[in-house]
Amino acid sequence: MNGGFLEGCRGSSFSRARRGAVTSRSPLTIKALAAQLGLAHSTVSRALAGHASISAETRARVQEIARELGYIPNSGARLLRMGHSPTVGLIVPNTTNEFYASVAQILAEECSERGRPLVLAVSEDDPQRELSVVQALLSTRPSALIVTLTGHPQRPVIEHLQGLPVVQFLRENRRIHAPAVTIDDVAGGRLAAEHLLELGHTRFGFLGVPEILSTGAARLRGFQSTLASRGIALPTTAVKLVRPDLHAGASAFAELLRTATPTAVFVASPQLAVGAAQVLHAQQVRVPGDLSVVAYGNSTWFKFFGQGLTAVSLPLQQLATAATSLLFRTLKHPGEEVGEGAMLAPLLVRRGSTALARD
Amino acid sequence: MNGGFLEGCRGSSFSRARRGAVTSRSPLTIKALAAQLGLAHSTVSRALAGHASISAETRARVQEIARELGYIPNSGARLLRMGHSPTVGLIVPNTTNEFYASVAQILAEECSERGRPLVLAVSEDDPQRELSVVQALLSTRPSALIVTLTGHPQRPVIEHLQGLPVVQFLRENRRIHAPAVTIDDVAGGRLAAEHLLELGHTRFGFLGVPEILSTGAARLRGFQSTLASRGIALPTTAVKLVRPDLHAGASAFAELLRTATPTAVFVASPQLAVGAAQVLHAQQVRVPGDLSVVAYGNSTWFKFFGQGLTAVSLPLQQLATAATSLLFRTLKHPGEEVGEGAMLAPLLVRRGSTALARD
DNA sequence: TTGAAAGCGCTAACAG
DNA sequence: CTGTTAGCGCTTTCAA
Repeated sequence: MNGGFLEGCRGSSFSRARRGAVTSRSPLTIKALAAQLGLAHSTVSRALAGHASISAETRARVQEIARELGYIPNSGARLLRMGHSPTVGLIVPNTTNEFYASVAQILAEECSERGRPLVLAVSEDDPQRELSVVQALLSTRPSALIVTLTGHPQRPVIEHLQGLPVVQFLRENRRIHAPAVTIDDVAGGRLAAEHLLELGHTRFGFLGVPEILSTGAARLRGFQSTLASRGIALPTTAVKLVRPDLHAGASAFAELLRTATPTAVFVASPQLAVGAAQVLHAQQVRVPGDLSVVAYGNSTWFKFFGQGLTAVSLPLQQLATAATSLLFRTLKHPGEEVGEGAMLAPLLVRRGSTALARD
Repeated sequence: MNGGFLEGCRGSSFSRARRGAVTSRSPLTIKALAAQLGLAHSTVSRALAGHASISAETRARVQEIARELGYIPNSGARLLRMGHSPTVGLIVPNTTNEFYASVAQILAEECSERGRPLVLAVSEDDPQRELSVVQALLSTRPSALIVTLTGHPQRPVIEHLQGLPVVQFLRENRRIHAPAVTIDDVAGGRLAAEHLLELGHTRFGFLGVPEILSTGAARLRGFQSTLASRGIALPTTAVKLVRPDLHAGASAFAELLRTATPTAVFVASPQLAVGAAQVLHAQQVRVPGDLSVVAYGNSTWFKFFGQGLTAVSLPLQQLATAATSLLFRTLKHPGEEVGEGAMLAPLLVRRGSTALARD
């Protein structure tokens, strides 16, 4: 019956197998499959979707030939018909940042397990670019969004996100009416301060990101208030807030050392820690002999810096799981308010960069 | 004239601005805009596209209201109509790997500058997963693809890629008829060997990825043949080939040290270097006192490991530029054979992990 | 169990 | 310069 056809697709070369269009480059459609099989294209659609009311034989035949010819559905057509795509969009500031890279990977796995591809977009922490990636992402009408927004999102960004199933990740923006999964950054700052206080330090430095980012404010607050509770004030010169970027981090850290001459520093961002590490390396500062350092995050190289870099470490896996479970609950019960998000606690990992104060 | 409307959208809240559908959540379409303005939807389409044959006034009016109401085109409809999306797909093994993360970022910038969003897909270096991401990516009918394939891609992957504008990146698969932008890994291996030979070493170790990956084979070849040319053979126990993964790297490296007792090791993959670094750290091997180490790649932490890790560094920016320029040339001249790709030379960066052999 | 037909939002060819 | 119309590939009624 279809012997002639089968001859045509010997070797199962997808391109040669298209009937009557040997040189055609245009992808296979459901109609073309239907024509091959002498069926209506709607039948093929149902068979491919594993719909119940299709005879087992037809279903098998259709799926067989679709596989054989390498049929790939046109997601555009599907989107147009359905009104939205099955994907989940993720917006993060940066993926060269090891933290976001790891988190994105875990999120991708978790979504993928539930049959929802994750589409990644990177804002570079630039509100302008953020708007354009939001627009690009929303043009694909994703089912849901996980977002780490910039400190000052453009007005349209806020408005675009209204009414969509959104989970805020790590950073929380109150103008957006969406639950957030965050880190207890106040606790993170406290952890760092307590550790350094225990070691007897009294002259501190803080290098972090601007307070526009809720995360930056919280880490500083936790650090500062813990010191204050022991009667230690943090002078202005001892606090540097710069955007999370290698070069900014390096020069701010160098200035911090010069002007505040601390014996212990909390570098409250993994990005900034790279800059700080460069300065320590270049100036051959002895750590922890001359200076105790606590970093923030889980970067691989923290293990290898000197005798290891003591750090406030973040529960990546739990963060991702919390975000996706919140997201999928929202997706299950659209419109409803689903919980209030979560705030997860960080953990201090002691390595070799902190020691007793010398005096 | 449209005073009533403007009243309705005071504050430019996208959702409230939809006429007669105050509670509607379905996104704005070109037809809705046309209705607002009393125009045909095709006119709106042309105005938005900046088409020439539209009066300046109409164009301005349309673009104004589209911006005001936060219109975002439906990419599915566009894809369906055009037959392909403007995006470029990128498939890489991994993005927690700093190398691929950086390269992906640069590629994204270069594509984005030419008006083509880059869509990222991650194969985890698993052929099964690779097939599924290829299918997912191709379902969006991208204009072109940049791919770093697994060592043994599934048959359908090869077939799907046939006839598409594809540039192979870093790894070259001969079964795919597409130009490749690669690193001269033979030269990389040679660089490492020459450096260690100059320092007077005679007992070497090699830790790399399996030869299925063209890159793995080349690095070993360059290293081995350079040693051979000085009459030095690399015994079987001194060569470890494992998949690029922290744990595999750590145990292989530990075994390498134990069985081959080399005085100099070339760790020919940044992923494996993480494992090796862990072992060196845990066993407190003195580097370069007891062992000279040359790594491969540009990882940030190479600077911070001990007195710095000497490494064969890779020209990221040039690689990305070569790939995109090749890609866009292919896109400009569809069907034609455009050049033969490029092979870029790595560079040895001397840091503190290599020293004169002691005997 | 299958077929026929409509329509999702958009662009482009054709008319006016 | 603008309106009318067709159709991209798919899912989903509604009929048979």
